[in-house]
Amino acid sequence: MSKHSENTEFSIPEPTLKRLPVYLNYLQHAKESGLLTISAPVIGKALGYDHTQVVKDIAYTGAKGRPRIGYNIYEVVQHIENFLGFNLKNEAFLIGAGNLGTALMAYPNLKDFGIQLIAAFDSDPDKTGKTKSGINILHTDKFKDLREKLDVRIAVLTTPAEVAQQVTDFIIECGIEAIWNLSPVHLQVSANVIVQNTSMYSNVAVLLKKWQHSKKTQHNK
Amino acid sequence: MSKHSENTEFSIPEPTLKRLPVYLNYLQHAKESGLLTISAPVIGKALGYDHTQVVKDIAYTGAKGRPRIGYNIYEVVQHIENFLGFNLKNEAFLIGAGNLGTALMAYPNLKDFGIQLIAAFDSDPDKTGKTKSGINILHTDKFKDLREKLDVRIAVLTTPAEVAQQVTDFIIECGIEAIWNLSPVHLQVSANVIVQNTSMYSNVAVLLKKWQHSKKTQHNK
DNA sequence: CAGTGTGAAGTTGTTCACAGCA
DNA sequence: TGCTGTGAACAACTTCACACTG
Repeated sequence: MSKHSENTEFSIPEPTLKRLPVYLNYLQHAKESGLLTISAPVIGKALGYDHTQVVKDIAYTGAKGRPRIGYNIYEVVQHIENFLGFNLKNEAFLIGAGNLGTALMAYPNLKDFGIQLIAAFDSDPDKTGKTKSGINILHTDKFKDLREKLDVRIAVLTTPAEVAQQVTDFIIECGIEAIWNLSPVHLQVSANVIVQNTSMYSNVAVLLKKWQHSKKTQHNK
Repeated sequence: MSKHSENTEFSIPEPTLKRLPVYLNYLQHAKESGLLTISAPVIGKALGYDHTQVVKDIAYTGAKGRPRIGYNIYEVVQHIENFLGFNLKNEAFLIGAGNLGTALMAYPNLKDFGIQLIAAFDSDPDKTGKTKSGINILHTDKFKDLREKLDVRIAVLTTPAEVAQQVTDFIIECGIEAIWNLSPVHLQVSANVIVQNTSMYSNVAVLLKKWQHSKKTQHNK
C-alpha cells in the first residue's frame, strides 16, 4: 500500500485519537462537579499520562489554554467534540443483535461519543421485530433498502465470527463505508472501506502478560 | 544464549502483545481448514501486517520457522498460547452482570483466549441467583469470601460508570490483583494492581476520524 | 527462488528542557 | 510560581535490506 498521498492536512497520531475520548469522558465528569478550569498536569495525573502529552493532544483540537490557569473545561470539551466529529449525528446501523449487540444498544452515551445507532439488524426471526433500548431490531432483508433510504454509511458489527466476513461483504455492497468490527474476526475489505477492528482478546493478552510479569518481578525484589 | 530465553528480563512490545491473539485466532481457523504449515507473508497479507513484523512477533514466542516452508501451524499455536499464558487456567470473576457482562459470559472462546470466568457478581438482587451461559450470578456480598476460597486474582469489570471506581476499590481490598476494565471510566489504582482499560469510545474516535479523512481525500483525487 | 532471521535505517510517538506568560 | 507551548532529545516501533537456507 502506498504511503500517504500528500496531505494538505497533516494526519493526527492514532494514540492521540484514542486518548481524546478518554479526556472527554474525564472532563465531562469534572464539569459536572462544578469545575470551570482544569490544567494539563491535573488531567495527566488522573489518567496516567505525561502532562506534555496532554498539552500536545489538546493542542491538536485547537483549544487554547492560559498559563497558570489551564483550560476552560467547557471550551476543551467543545473543541474535542468538534475535532472528533462527535457533535455530528453520525448515524449507524448495528448488525447482529446478540448479547454484545444488545450491550451496545444500551451502552451509555454512545451517541455523545460519536455514533448514533438508529436501527439494528439480525437474520434470526426470533430477534427481529422487537425493540431494545429504544432501537428497533429489523430483519437483514430490509438492510439494503433502509440503508439507501436513510443514507447510513456506518455499521457496527457484532455478529458471530462464522458469518462476520460474509455479512461484511454484503453490507459493503449495500453501500456501507465504515465498519466498527467487534466480532473476533479480522475483516478483509477493499481499500475504500474503513474498518476498525476491536479485538477483545488483545486486551486480555496485555492484561495477563503485565500481571504475570508483575508477579515475577515482585518476589525478585 | 538467545535473546529471548524463557526468562524475559526485558518487556515485550505492547503492539506485539496485541497482535499475537489476532494471529492465534487466524491460525486456529487456518488449522481447521486443514493447513499444516503457513508462512509469515501469508499471515501478513491476510491480517494487514508487514511480513517482517509477523516474523518478529512469532520469534518472540520462541516458535521456529523453516525457510521456503514457513511455520508449522500447530507449533506456532502452541507457542503463542504458551507465551501468552492462555493455556493456564486464569480464573476470573466478572463484576457487573448487565448487558455487557452478559455478552462477555457468552463470548466465544474467552477461556481459550486467556480468561476463564468462573462466577459473576452484581449488587442488584433481580440479577443474582440466576445463571447465564453456565455462569452463576452471585450477590456482591459473597465476593470477599469466595475470592479467598477460590483464590481468584483477576476481575473483569462491567459495572455502570457511576460505581466503577468504588467497586474497584472494594475488589482490590478483597485481594484482586488484575482488572480488565470495560466500564467507560479510567480507573485509578495503586501501583501494585494491574489495570487494562478498554475504552469502547476510543475505537469509535479512530474509526470516525479515518472515515471523515477518507471522504475528504476522495474528492481531492 | 520463497521463505526465515536479523541488524540497520526510518518513522512515529513520548518525554525532556526551557522559553514565555500572568 | 504554576502553567502553556514547543523544539530537541530520546525511546519505541516498523520497515528495509540482505545474508542465509533447503
